[in-house]
Amino acid sequence: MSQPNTAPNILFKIYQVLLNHFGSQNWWPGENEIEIMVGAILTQNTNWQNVEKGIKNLKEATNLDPIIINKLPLKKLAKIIKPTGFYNLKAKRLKEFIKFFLKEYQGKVETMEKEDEKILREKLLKVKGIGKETADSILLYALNKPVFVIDNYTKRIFTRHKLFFGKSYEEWQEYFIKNLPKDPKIYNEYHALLVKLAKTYCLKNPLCDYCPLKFLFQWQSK
DNA sequence: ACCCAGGTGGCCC
DNA sequence: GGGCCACATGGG
Repeated sequence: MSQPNTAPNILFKIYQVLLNHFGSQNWWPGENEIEIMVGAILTQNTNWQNVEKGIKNLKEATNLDPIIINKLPLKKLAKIIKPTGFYNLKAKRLKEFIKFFLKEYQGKVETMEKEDEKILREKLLKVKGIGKETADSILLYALNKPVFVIDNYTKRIFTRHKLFFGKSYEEWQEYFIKNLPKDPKIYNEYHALLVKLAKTYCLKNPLCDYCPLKFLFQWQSK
């Protein structure tokens, strides 16, 4: 057990501090579920600004209609989403997902939502180009399932603050779900707040003077 | 001119 | 089960 020397309830305390400091983040940016799912794929290792450009292009070209996207040749799709980077790869991934969405759920979010959360996660992970983080982002942010999303920001923040040193994705996920109420609203807000924290303060200097979490760690900085 | 970004799959060992 | 690599744009 790599449980560090922290107070048991520190996770929820951090959540409260961040929420109080930054306010509600209202994630995920996007008008509807399909836009969120598409965005989850396009944002893989990519700045969100770039993703917005790609989504804008895709909206103009397809209105985010799965059937239209599905019909688009790979080359054309790649060109449309070019600003998101890795565009050849992502064009394939996007199509793989859309094909899955059409085949399994007739392109209907309501049908997808009804699927058992565990089964749905397994199915998503079988789609080429959808890994754990993307699958969980789709489950949480598009479908409001109680699934905690782990990303590199989360790992970085917690590792650098010496709060947790998980190895696998599952280990990290378990750490959060074990110590928090099982509530998609909290999972949603928490992950978004961590991203906000990382972008605002923690990119280069994890214990910087302006970090809203600073006072929580006074005891360990000696 | 660097460095980084809301990852993933394919190799290799 | 991990470590390394390709994938690529745009902004600081």
